[in-house]
Amino acid sequence: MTPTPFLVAVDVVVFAIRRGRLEALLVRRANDPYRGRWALPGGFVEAREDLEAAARRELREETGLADLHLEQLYTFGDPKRDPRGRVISAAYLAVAPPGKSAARAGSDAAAVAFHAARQPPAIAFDHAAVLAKAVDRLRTKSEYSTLPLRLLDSPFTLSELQRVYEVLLERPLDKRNFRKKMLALEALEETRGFRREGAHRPAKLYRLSPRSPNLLKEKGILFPF
Amino acid sequence: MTPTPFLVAVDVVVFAIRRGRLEALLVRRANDPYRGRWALPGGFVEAREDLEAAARRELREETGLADLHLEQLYTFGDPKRDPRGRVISAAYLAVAPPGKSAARAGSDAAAVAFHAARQPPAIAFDHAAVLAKAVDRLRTKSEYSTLPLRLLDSPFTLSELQRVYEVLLERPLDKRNFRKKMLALEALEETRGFRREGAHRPAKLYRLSPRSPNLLKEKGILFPF
DNA sequence: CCAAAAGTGTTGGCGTTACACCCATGG
DNA sequence: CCATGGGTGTAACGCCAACACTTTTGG
Repeated sequence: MTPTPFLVAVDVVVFAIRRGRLEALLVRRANDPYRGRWALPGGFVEAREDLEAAARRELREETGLADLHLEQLYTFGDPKRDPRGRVISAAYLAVAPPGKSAARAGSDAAAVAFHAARQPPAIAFDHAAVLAKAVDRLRTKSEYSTLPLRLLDSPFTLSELQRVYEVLLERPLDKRNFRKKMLALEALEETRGFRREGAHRPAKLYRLSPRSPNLLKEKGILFPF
Repeated sequence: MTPTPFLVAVDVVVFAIRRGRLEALLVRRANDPYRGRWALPGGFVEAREDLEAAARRELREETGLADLHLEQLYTFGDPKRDPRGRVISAAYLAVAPPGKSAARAGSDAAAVAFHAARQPPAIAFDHAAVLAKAVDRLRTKSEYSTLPLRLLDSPFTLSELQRVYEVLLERPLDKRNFRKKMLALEALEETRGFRREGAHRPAKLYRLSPRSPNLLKEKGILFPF
């Protein structure tokens, strides 16, 4: 008895901070099933393709986004999750800084747009559950990893970074403590540059230090404050 | 153009504490490929089967183990990971208390046995990577979740529990601090019973409290000590 | 000179770590 | 009565949270 063949898909939750909130990228489906519905970007894995490569390819094809930080999230395998038959989906989580989040509708997509990640519109398949899990994971990782830094263009100011954390954690943080802790990580590198904008003191610019540890745990440092 | 069909497998890393160390369950393969090699228990997902259900079924069929705590670990999809063709595998992590770890070789298994999880023998497919990832995950979760409690039969003594943590974290813990912190969680429930064995004072027995939170984080409590 | 955001230190409280002795039992 | 592991409290320390004013700039 030979095993059942499956179709294998990848879906990608791309997060960005926009309009002062956490948003995720959705595409309006150009084809059935769920034609016209919003859905996560994604599609079928090709014959000789690695899962992560498939996620990157689909993301690029449907939305034009590339070179994002990407990590595997969870694999969804409910037998009834796709009306076309037996489709399992490996979901990936991505974070896009503003400079890499200019999406344009590509193949299979009638439109692409960022939506409030915590109050998404009606979406196709089980993608609401996928999105919810991604939000949860991003929030959790915000408390012990440097993942949030990747939501900003480099270089960035500490105030910008603090706003990112505040959006992710949904609570205000103390400026002095934030800066103290963030600098203590030695994950940031000071640049020579300043951001001057508006009628106030210019802000120092930082970038993610090349060999910074990804996990704050290693230094025993945890957010929240 | 129709998408490539895949085979979908599940593999399970079952951990147990035995001989004072962390061990994982392996089966000796009865069939090609890799006949005669040790491998993780696992197999193909059936047509209308959920991934977790498949993991439980394969585990039961091959090793006789059932009713274990199970969680999804990671999905491995390297196109060359299986010589039979395009097979992706959703890996699961399970923990077995001594009372549920009496394995016996079942279908497809010439033998089953626990092996040192951190120095496994040569194993089939990419299962060494799967196992390594599982060890890493278990260790990490030991620092902020009550997962380790599930490596013991209930009820258990605090000394037994401490030994589990010490094996997982690979370092000695202070007895008084351990007890203080563990009891502060309110994850444990004191029973009426005592364990008397050997020539010393009997030890109080505890069980995992029914509604205990799974994540210590929620109480702001973290191991290490 | 005013508005606006950047930048900077100290302190009190709390939680964590470090540490040593008595208890209950079986043989 | 001795050996064995079970069980318990406290003090010093270090880390974290709370908190307000000065700096620099543009207009």
